[in-house]
Amino acid sequence: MSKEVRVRFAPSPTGALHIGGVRTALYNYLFARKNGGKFLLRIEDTDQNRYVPGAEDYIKNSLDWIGISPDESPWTPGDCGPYRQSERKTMYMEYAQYLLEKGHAYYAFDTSEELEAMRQRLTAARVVSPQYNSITRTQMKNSLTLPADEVKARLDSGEPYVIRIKIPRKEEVRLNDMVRGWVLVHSNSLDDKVLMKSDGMPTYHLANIVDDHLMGITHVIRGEEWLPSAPLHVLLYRYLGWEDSMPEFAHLPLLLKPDGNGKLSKRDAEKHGFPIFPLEWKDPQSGDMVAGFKEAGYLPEAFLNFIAFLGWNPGDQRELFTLEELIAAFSIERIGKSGTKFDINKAKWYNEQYLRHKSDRELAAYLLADLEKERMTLSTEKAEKIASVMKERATFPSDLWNEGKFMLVAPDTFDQQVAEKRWNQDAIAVLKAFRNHLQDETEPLSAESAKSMLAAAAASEDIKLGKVMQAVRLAVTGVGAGPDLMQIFEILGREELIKRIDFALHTLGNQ
RNA sequence: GGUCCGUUCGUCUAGGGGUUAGGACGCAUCCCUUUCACGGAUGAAACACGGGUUCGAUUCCCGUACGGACUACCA
Repeated sequence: MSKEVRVRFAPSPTGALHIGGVRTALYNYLFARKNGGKFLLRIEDTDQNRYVPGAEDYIKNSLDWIGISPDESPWTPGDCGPYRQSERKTMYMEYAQYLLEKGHAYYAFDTSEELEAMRQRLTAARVVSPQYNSITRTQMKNSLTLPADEVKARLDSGEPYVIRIKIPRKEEVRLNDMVRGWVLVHSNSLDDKVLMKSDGMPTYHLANIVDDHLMGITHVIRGEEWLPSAPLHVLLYRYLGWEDSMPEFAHLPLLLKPDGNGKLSKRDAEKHGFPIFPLEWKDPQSGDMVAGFKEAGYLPEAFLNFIAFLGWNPGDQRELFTLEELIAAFSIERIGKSGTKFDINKAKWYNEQYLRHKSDRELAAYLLADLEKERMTLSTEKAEKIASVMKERATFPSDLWNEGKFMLVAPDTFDQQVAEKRWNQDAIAVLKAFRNHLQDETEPLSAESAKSMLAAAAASEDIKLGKVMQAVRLAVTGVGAGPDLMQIFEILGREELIKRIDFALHTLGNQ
């Protein structure tokens, strides 16, 4: 029996999680669900300087919003806790020590000034890639160059040190990436990365290997930016004696800047008229705000569907997928290799699709909420009618109010262009007749009765209804476009309709 | 610079040795219609380039170009 699939999403809490991070989380989630496995969230907060308060909640809320909550997380721990690396701090040194003993790691005492001096020296000597490696380490202050007693003395005196991996001089490291196939790297292009920092925290490289192993992670699905360090990770698994249970890797194509080229970054947030973050985020330090898809009016199911298709496709021609359907269709084999720019128009289209599938009742709730902000009240029944006639032309729930205002507030001005073109004797005559019919009516107005009354009015004036419809619409709504007029009449009701017609006749001229 | 990764319509992509290179968004035109939208139909729009392999390459191989990632005691 094969092992249970366990995957993790491992963000660092340094601010808001952009759409690319959410996609990585989603693919992990889909893969876990598809294979009946577990999806874990691990907070990678080994850099204490970059910790941003609120970022953890942001991550949690973003995942919750689209319905991909982790099975195990700091808030819902499983058997492999803690799920915050800072709380696992004491666990890492043991493994670093093991590497030290096995000769795969060493102590280094170089100060940042010395490191900088080394890089400058190498750059001056036209060395192509100045790095701490098998050559340069022989000239630095570390347990490989210093006498054993001096190393001990330095350690005993509490001098700051780091532990570095000792990368072999000549070795081929290969890994079989699920997205990219075999990737081969020579160890001479790798450097002696720091494993343990001088503050006693591990770096990402050590921590992620130790934690993935301890947490039983079977597949590492992460962004392509990690591909260059993947060989280092393979080496760490090997030196720690875990190569047999090493997870499989899948490096996801990057999400690119919507304009031009390059990796999508936080800086892109302000540059465009659309969000790149799932939720609104206010940076606690700078106070800067970035917009969120949620606040912009995107429905979670639309956002989910949209990001799922950024770098993956089901291989057939379906476009609309619920989370359940995504799980059923998902496979890593169908993840693309090349970077992806996203098109906000497509996101809008998805939103429209999901908006239209919502019930009038659900949509009415949005409208009612917007109205509350305007200090207006409306019956649920009317709100549902408005939702019903408006949803075919709305992109966001807020359009119900923004684009449908005229059903709740009488126009005080009229579209000039439409008025010039359509306001004429015939229109005035029909409107006057229609008004009289309305006046005589006692039954509540329905779309049907409105239609027959209007038709009768036109007939009585011997005018074709089609010729004056636009003018009627203008009189009642102030504009030349909108949903079915008879539906609007029904929503407005008899009295309001009469008032509006009178106002239009008075304002636009009645002869 | 070095290492690694990538390249099919504007964008997201399907496909894969012989196809009219398919779909979606967006765009255009038409139909429907009381307008706008929805919906329907149609259209414009792509295999980066050069060599090879082959009867045949967009597909396989090698180069070139272009783009990207990485190159921290950040993740």
